[in-house]
Amino acid sequence: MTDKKNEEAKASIEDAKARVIDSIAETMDLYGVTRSAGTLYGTMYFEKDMTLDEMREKLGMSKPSMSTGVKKLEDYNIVKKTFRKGTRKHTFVAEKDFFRFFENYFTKKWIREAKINLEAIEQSQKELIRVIESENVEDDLKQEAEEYFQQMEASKPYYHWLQKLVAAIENGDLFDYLPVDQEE
Amino acid sequence: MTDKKNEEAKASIEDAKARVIDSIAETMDLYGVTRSAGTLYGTMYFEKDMTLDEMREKLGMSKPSMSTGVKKLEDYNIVKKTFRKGTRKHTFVAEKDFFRFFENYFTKKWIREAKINLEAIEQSQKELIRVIESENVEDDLKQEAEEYFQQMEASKPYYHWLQKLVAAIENGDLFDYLPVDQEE
DNA sequence: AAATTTGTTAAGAAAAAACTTAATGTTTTT
DNA sequence: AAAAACATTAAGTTTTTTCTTAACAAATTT
Repeated sequence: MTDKKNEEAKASIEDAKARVIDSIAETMDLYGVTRSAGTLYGTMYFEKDMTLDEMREKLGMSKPSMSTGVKKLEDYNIVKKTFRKGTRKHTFVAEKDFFRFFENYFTKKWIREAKINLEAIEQSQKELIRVIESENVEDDLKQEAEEYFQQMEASKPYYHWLQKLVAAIENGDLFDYLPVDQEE
Repeated sequence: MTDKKNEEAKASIEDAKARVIDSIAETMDLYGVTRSAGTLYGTMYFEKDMTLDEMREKLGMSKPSMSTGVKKLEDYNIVKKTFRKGTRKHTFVAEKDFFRFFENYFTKKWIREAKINLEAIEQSQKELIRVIESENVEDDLKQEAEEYFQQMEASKPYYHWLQKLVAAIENGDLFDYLPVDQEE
């Protein structure tokens, strides 16, 4: 009798976890994290730390898949290597604090976005200036170049704002302005 | 002579645009927008408005591809249908203001993230409570359920914070706090 | 209302991504 | 230093995604 109840309870617990793991994976999918990487993260979220073999066990997938999956999550800055005594296997922990998750994940992307686009703009504006300043080129073309130059110029404040936003997140200022509501 | 110069200038302009379109597509790729949708957005970014045929022309792809691509961008809230007089074809414009882009794109995702996960947590917590309050279940299991319950509970402030962040972006408060630097 | 133009859906082909097994490399232990 | 344990890379397969062509549906013009 009690055995049966215990089995039911275990199943309920697994079910409850699975639902949340799934929804985490689904939402990470929104940001370009593949479903399987998201599921891996969700799984790790409920574990203290995990070895590749434990992941393989839980997810029923191959070890190389776990290796590449966990590497991707490390690239996203949301999983880290750790050391667990008693085993010589590598162990990994997921970032459990979603605020840290937010910081690590989005700031990295925004910084990259700003860098890539500002560099491209820099180069392209140089090229456009050469057109604008060159001799023997129709005025229409020069004006077209000028317009694109201005459009690119106008986008710069956005990338600089992204950089400011990242700074505000990293030094905690944003959380002073927009505090976390501690509910009871 | 002038003809040659003009051709060179045209090529330079196209080259300058292409570089920026590419970098836009690359950075959108970071957020889970496919490369081709990103390229389409980047292309539209430099145009006033476009019909499906104009897109097909520019990108050298089929019309159904343009139709689905533009629909995806509409789903992301970064492209809108418009009306251009003189043609009966549908026309579409890209959001040119990247701040608006940021608002439309990220707030939509964050709201969805909060909703999906809060709902999953709600359901799963109910399930865990049933375990915790049930008779004839080992204390170990009950405690395990309790721990997962608490972990889920602890994540709620994050989702509520996301909702606050979205509100602050939508009503402009965030930009009062973190102003856009107008460079000259 | 018929014909034409435009947009979308469906079906199939091509390309890309994600997994698995097998091989190789690397680290740790003995 | 050799062996064992573990992780990663490589090669090949399967699955998924994305694209194209073809068929269909909707809307506009004549």
